[in-house]
Amino acid sequence: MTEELTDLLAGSRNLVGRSSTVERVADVLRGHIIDGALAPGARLSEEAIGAALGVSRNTLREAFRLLSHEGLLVHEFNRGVFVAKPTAEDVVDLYRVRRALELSALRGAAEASDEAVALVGASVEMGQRAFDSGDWWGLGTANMRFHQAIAGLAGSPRTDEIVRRLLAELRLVFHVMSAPREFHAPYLEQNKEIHRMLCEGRLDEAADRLGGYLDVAERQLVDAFAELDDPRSQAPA
Amino acid sequence: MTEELTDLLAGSRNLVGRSSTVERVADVLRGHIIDGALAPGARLSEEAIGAALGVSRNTLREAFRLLSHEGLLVHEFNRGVFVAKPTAEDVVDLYRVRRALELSALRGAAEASDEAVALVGASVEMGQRAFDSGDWWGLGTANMRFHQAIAGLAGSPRTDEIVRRLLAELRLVFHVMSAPREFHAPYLEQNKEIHRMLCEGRLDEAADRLGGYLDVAERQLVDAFAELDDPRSQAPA
DNA sequence: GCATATTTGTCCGTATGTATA
DNA sequence: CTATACATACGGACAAATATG
Repeated sequence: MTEELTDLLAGSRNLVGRSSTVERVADVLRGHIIDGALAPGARLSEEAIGAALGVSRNTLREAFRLLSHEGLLVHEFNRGVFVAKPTAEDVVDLYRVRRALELSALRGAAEASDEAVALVGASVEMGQRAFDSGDWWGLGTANMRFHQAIAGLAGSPRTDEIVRRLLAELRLVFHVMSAPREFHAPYLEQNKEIHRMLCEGRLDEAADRLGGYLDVAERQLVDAFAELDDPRSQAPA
Repeated sequence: MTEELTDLLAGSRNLVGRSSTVERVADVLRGHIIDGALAPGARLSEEAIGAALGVSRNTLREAFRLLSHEGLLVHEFNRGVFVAKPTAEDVVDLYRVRRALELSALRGAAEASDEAVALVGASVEMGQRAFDSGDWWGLGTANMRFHQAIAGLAGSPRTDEIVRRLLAELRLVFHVMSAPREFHAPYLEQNKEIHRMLCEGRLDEAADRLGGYLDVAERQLVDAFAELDDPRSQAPA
C-alpha cells in the first residue's frame, strides 16, 4: 500500500534543492494534500515518505509538526500522522471564523491600501480567465485568492496568515464536492459585484452581500457532507 | 551567558515525566516565556536548553517549531530561535484581530451556551479575587481569561485556538508595562459591566463597550512602546 | 488472547555549511 | 581572514507502543 505513495512522491524529489529542507518538504506535502493526491484520512508513514523524498526521519517529523499546526495533518501519539479529514462541524467552524474576519476586513476597508484593493480586482479577473478556459479547479483557486484578498484589506499580517490557514483547510473540504463547476461558478458574478461595491465605497452593502454568500456556500458544503454520510445515496466510496 | 539560562531551566527538569516529551518541553518553555523568565529577544541555544531540560536536540527542535507557530518564538534560518520581541506594530495587529473575533463572538452570543456565558462570569470573579489580594499579575491572568471566555461565546474551536495564541503573544507585550496594577485594574469594572450586559442580552451594547475599551488598551500599550523607544525618557535598560 | 512484526518516540554521534568574534 | 561556535541535516540505535497474524 505504500507503493503508490512512494511512486507518487518520488516525482517531487528533484524539486528538493535549496533553502530549508523542512520548509521544502512541507511545501511538497502541502501541495499533494490540497490537490488531493494524498487523500483525507491517509496515513503518512515516516519511513515511506522519508525515503520517497530523500530526507531523514528527523527532518520529516519537523515538517509534519508544521503541517499539523496548519491543520492539514493530525498527529496521533504513538500512531503517526494522517491527512486531516474535515467533518461537517469543521465546515461550520471554518465559515464562522471566515465570516468574522472577512466581514470585519471588508467593513473596515475604508482605510485599505490601493494595492490591497487592486489584489481583489486581480483575483476577479483571474477567476474570469479560469472560467473562460473551463478550468474549474483554477476557478476554485481564483476564488480562494479572492477571499484572501478580501481578508488582506485589513492590512493585518496575522489576519492574512490565519485566513491562509483556513483556506488551505477548506481546500480539503472541497474534495467532497463532486461538481466543482456548479459549486464555484456562481460565485464569480458575486465576487465581481462585491468588488464593484468595494471600489464605490459601499462597504456595508458589500459586507452584507459577502455574508449572505458565505451562508449559502456553507449550507451547500454541509449538505454535501450529509449526502455522503447518508446511506440511501449512492456515495462513490 | 548560557549559565543563567541553564540554572533557570534546570529547576523544571523534574517536571519532565510523562506524555509526549515534545509537548512537555513546549509547555515548560511557554511558561518561562510568558512569565518573563526568558526575556523577549533572548536567544535559545539548542545545546544549552536541551542539556538544561535533559532532552535531545531533535526533540527540542520539534518543540521550537511548535512555539514558533504560536508566535512566541521566531526562527531565523541558520541563526537559531529567539523569544519573540513584539513591536508597536504587532500590538496594533494583535488588537485588530482581537477586535474582529471578540466583537463578532459577543454580537452573536444570543446562541452561546450557558456554560460559555458562565465562564465569562467566572473570569470576572477570579479578577475580583486577584484584585482583593493585590495580585496584579493574577489580575492580568484573569483579564486574559475574560477575553478568552468572550471569544468562547462563539462556540468555535478554531476561534478559541486563535485567541489563545493572540493572548499568549500579548503576554509578551505586557512585559513592557512597568505598572501592571494601573494598567489592568480599570478593566475589572468594565469586564463586570460587559458581563452584566451579556446576561441581560444587550449584546450590541456590550460589543460597543468592549470595542471602545480595546481601543483604549491598544493606545495605552502603543504609548508605552513609544516611551521605550523615546531617548528623552529614562528607559531602564 | 497471545506472540510477533512494524512503527513511532527519543536519543546519540557526526559531517557540513553558515554566521560571528 | 581565520577560527570558533552553532545550526542544519543525516543515519543509526533502542525502548515502547501499536498493529498484525
